[in-house]
Amino acid sequence: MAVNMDKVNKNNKVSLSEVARAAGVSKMTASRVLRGEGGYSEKTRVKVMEQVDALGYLPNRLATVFAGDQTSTFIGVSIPDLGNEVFAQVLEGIDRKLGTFGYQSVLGLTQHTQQEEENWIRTVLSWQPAGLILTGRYHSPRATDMLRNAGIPVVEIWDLNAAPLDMSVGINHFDSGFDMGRYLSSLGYQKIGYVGTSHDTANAATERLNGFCKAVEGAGGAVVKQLCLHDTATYYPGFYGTEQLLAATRNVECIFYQNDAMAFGGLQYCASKGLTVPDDIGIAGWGDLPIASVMNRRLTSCHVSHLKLGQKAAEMMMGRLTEEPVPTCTDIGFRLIPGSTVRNSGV
Amino acid sequence: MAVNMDKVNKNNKVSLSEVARAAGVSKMTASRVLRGEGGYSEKTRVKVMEQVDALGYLPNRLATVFAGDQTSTFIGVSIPDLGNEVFAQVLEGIDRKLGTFGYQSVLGLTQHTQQEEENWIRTVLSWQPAGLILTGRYHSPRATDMLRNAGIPVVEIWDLNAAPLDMSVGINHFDSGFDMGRYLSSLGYQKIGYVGTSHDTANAATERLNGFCKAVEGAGGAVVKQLCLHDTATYYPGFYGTEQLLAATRNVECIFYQNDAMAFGGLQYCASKGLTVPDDIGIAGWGDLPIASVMNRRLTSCHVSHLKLGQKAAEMMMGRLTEEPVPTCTDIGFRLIPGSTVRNSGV
DNA sequence: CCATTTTACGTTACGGGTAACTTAAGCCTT
DNA sequence: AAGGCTTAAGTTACCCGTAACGTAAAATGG
Repeated sequence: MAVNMDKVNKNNKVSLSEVARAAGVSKMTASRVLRGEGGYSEKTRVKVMEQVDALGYLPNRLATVFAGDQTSTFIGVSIPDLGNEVFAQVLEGIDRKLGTFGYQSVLGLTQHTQQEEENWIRTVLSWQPAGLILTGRYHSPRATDMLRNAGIPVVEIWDLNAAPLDMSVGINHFDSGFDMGRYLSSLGYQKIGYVGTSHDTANAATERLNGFCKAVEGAGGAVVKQLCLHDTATYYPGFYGTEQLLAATRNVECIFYQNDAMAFGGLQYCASKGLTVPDDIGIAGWGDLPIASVMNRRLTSCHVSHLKLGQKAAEMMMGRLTEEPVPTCTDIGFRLIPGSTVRNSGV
Repeated sequence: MAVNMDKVNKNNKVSLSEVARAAGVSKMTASRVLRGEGGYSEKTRVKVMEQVDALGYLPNRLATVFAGDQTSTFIGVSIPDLGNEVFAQVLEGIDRKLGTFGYQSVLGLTQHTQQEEENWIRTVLSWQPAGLILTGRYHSPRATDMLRNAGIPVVEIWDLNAAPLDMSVGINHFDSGFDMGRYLSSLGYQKIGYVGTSHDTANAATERLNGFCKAVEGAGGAVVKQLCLHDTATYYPGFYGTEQLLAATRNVECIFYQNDAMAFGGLQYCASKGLTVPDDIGIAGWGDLPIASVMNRRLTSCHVSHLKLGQKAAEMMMGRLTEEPVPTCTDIGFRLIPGSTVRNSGV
């Protein structure tokens, strides 16, 4: 296993030329052998492969892509944060599916800000990705410009975007909020709280809230909002957001949360204060977290298949890259889960 | 905003030469302006930057890295799965920290198999990453070879590896399992169940179990194992693993779970069967999930700062890349959480 | 047995940046 | 005014693979 002492590049990495020289062929022949595209004898193939093994040669895909005859197998994937279990699942769906096609995710956590997203887009584009998958449909003007100019497939996920930059897959959040509002109203709830986190830019949660308010107010009810400044929408902000809401407002009959994690926080707050659910107060979440599958009391929520969403996004991306016809817009749908944390019929 | 109609490369991307031609300078001068390294007049700088904006030029970092004078800003990050909240947090810690240094994570979900990891390593190395962060310390022989030959920093996380390939950050899982075993034994539990998932290769969970058994058996107790074949260690396998364990074995006084998610599943199983915790049965998890922060009954568990683990891994990577002295091995520690899902003193 | 095709290679050029070197012009000094 | 120095450029070569093209030897055919 003698190490080649001749020309070694700066990174001490074995190049194709070295393999070729060691095998006594031209690098073109070595290249052909490695790609298995024919045009060489069996004897030559063996000679080359022996040297590949002996020298531990690993191809430099950068050079191939750089030469411009291939596209990279990077897909940039931007996700707001992974503290939210929902997005972790979406990412898992994306990465697993991409992996089956030999593509890799280059991750970007944008912390729900357009500026972070823009910065990340600029950086990731400089790596010549084959495509981008972005969460949300709201992007800064500069980001939009760059995306249009990049000339690569872009899938916007999470919010269904009827007029996407390129492709979109997700659900209509306004509708899902509306359905929940209508459902809770139909049970006779009139004064309903909402607990979520606050963000400077519009997002899917905002749209759910808008749809929710429209339905509740349309049915003659009222929504009392409590938007915490906490950065991530998880258990603890759900807990103390509930505390704040109930301290500020009397007679709240039911609370709709930005997501299930916050709803669990709220559920625990109620338990800690001796409030019975759903007798004293109704609780509804959104997203149908896996933990709900083992709760003895089913949380009222809205189911979205996050894993499927991610997989679908990756499939659309790959479809575009292989030049198959791909729908511009895919609604993966949601399903309201009545649960038992709200009263089960109108009063 | 006339689009340059001259030479446009295959991908329709604006190259530095085009910017240079449009600005009436050589591409070297344009390159100098873009890198701000001096050697040009203010007038020239303005001319070049005008064309950069007009043409929407984005540098091609692939070319720079390829030329070999710089290293890429990719860090390959392998994670078993994101369905496990714990790893999602680790990844979040890694990516956020890397982001502050201008580096990007290239994700690999290895599904807890060495073969997947090996394949991913081969692929990701072909993209010339600046370094790799891998979960776990068990790699296939070929993977180990490739890692050694790559000549780039490697951080092994999760399991603390006293003799790492390069660097390691994590905790001693054997010890944490041992501590839990000793603690439960000290409370008088004799016949203790363990519920986890089964894997063909050794991993951190296996080590926790080994440590746990050693402590329990050393104290004169016995461990009854129940390893489910379910792929991910989440709520539902915890639920039915508990069912199976209790169906197969009588008089189990307490159950230790592979992680908190499974323990919650177990907790719910017990609740559904009318078993009182901790009077009828003790429950202990591992990992201290965020949801535990809002439970009215504190789950007996073991706390590890996952976010910090990820951040530390990224810091060690960046330290190595900037050629600062970096410790080979960092133990981020764990803390046993007594909780209230086990009895609170010996019988 | 010679002409034609096929096989098995080798050679050249290229992509998009940057290091290293070269050149031309401007400025200062004595 | 000649020589030396600084500034602001331009020129060349290179990184590592692969497409496109060229060529010599072997195989095939009439």
